[in-house]
Amino acid sequence: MLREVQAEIEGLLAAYNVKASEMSIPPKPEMGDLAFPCFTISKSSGKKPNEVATDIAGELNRKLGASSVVLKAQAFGPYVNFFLNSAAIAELTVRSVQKERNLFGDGEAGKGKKVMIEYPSNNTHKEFHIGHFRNVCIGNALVRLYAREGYEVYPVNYLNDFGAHVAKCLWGLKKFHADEKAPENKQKWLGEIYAEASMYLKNNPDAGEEVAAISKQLEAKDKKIWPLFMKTREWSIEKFDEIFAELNVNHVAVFYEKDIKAKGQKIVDELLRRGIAKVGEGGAIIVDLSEYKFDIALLRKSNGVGLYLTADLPLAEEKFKKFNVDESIVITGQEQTFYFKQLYKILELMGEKRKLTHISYGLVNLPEGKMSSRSGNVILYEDLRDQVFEKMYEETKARHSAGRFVIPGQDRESTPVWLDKKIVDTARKLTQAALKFDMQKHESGKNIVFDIREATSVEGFSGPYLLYVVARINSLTAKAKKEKITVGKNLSCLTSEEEKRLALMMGESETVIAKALAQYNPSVIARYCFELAQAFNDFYSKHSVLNAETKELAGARLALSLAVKQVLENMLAILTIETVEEM
RNA sequence: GACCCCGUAGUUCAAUGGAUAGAACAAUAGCCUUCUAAGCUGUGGAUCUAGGUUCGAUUCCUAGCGGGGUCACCA
Repeated sequence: MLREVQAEIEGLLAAYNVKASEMSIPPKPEMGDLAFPCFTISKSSGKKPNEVATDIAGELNRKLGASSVVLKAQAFGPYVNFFLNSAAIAELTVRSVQKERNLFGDGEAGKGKKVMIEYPSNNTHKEFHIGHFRNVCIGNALVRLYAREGYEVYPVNYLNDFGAHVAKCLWGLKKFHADEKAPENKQKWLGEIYAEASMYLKNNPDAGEEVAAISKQLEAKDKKIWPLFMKTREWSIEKFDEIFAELNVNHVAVFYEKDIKAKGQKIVDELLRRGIAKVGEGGAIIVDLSEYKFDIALLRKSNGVGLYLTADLPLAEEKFKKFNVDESIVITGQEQTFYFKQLYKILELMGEKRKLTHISYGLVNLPEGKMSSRSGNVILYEDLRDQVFEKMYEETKARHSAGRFVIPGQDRESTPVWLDKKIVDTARKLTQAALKFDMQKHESGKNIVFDIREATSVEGFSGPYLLYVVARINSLTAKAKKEKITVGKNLSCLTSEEEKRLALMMGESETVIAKALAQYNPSVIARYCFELAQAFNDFYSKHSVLNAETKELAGARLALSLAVKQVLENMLAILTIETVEEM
């Protein structure tokens, strides 16, 4: 709720000591604009909720003279509903958006606090699939959400460039592809080789010895493997940088497993000395966490080779040395939830006092089941992007070719034909919007079923639907300029239900951002964007902006439309979705 | 076997313990000589089962059924 409106309502209800957060929006517009539930008061007073509501409504109506925002209060069962003055709400909201612009909706909860967000912590020598893409989307959104709440945010990445998967890939490369020339997309090639090697090893476990030998060579920086490792690692990193740039990821630092793993081995020795770790079955080094119900964590294999934990312990140290933050967040798939409980418990035992947060997201499944590189059933981000782009390109081209708007028998003006560069630029933005929206429209913690048809969809609950609204508003602005209609100063003529609804919804920005952050869930933003866009399309179809009854009303509606555009762009920016001028 | 997550229209997803369980897609019937029809308006269609907690349960508890994940040499 807009601060001004909130203050006024809380003033009216001062006697009942309520906060705006207790209020809700009634299910139907004809039931009012805001609802105050009377259950709490009913409990403390012993009266029935319905009676309490009636009493309060009557009392409030006698005091309303002083209020410009609330028109009347009415009891609906156990609720007291408020009917608000459209013009007053619209005026307050639009002015507020005009003044604060891209800061509209910001909060201050994080002022003076520093937070580091690590994502997507992907692996070199492996594919970058749509699961990683989901990770990036969630991380991107959290970075922006924290920033908008006033936090100082440090997005970082941790590249796993040194684990067993690297040994597997290099082994497969030497064994099966030693004489081949690397193709253009080298990172993709490595990913395929990794998958191939994994499958081979599953069927031929004996070959594991050879892989283990490569692991040892790697940890010893043996010249027999090191140059190949460094070269292939670079292939992966180059590609990841390209993808991150495309997806608007801006890491302020990147940590590499290869640089810290040796240090991790020292930490393991130290933990052994301090008695936190001990020697387990077969000579492996473990931490027994069973008293915390976290079972046993493995720090070092019996053959001396390190594991994830071996690197994650020094990683924490390195991270905090570089950035002295209050909270450290890591985003991974939910299958690592248990692992992170172990990791954070060990760090705590080592004396770490910072707030350590693990945020997990659900799997991205395919309609036919789980993604599995073994069955070749994996969708790579780049392949998906190319597929979506093709569709957006065709669609855009068709809409802006000669004759598109000419209806048989009618002499309707056709829009100018677009140049290919403009089609490509627009289709690129539409592609990103479609993909990023599709990934963020579901609650982040839940598994989702990825449907290519839905990802390429341009209608309904989709990215292009939102960009379409912005394009329409841009078009209004351009036409208004030609017709010499200026953005209205007097907004008191915005009295319709649809205009009020838009204003009320825009006023929710701040609440929505806070909620999305509290739940670590960008889908709250995505849904809000969609609902605001729907409300605008409803308004647009019922009321003409430029051909309004009076020039004043046209100007006022233009101002309202521009405010909607601003709010939509503010929220889409959190999802790192750029808008298009036209489409 | 133990622990964690999930079960809502044909499908994919919403719903701080609150009002008549919302959308989108699909199905179906309409709306372009008026600001971009990538739009708008209708119609039909759902809370896994059985108990419990209470003024009120999709939401909390118990049991069962079904799906996914994790549980020391994997990442």
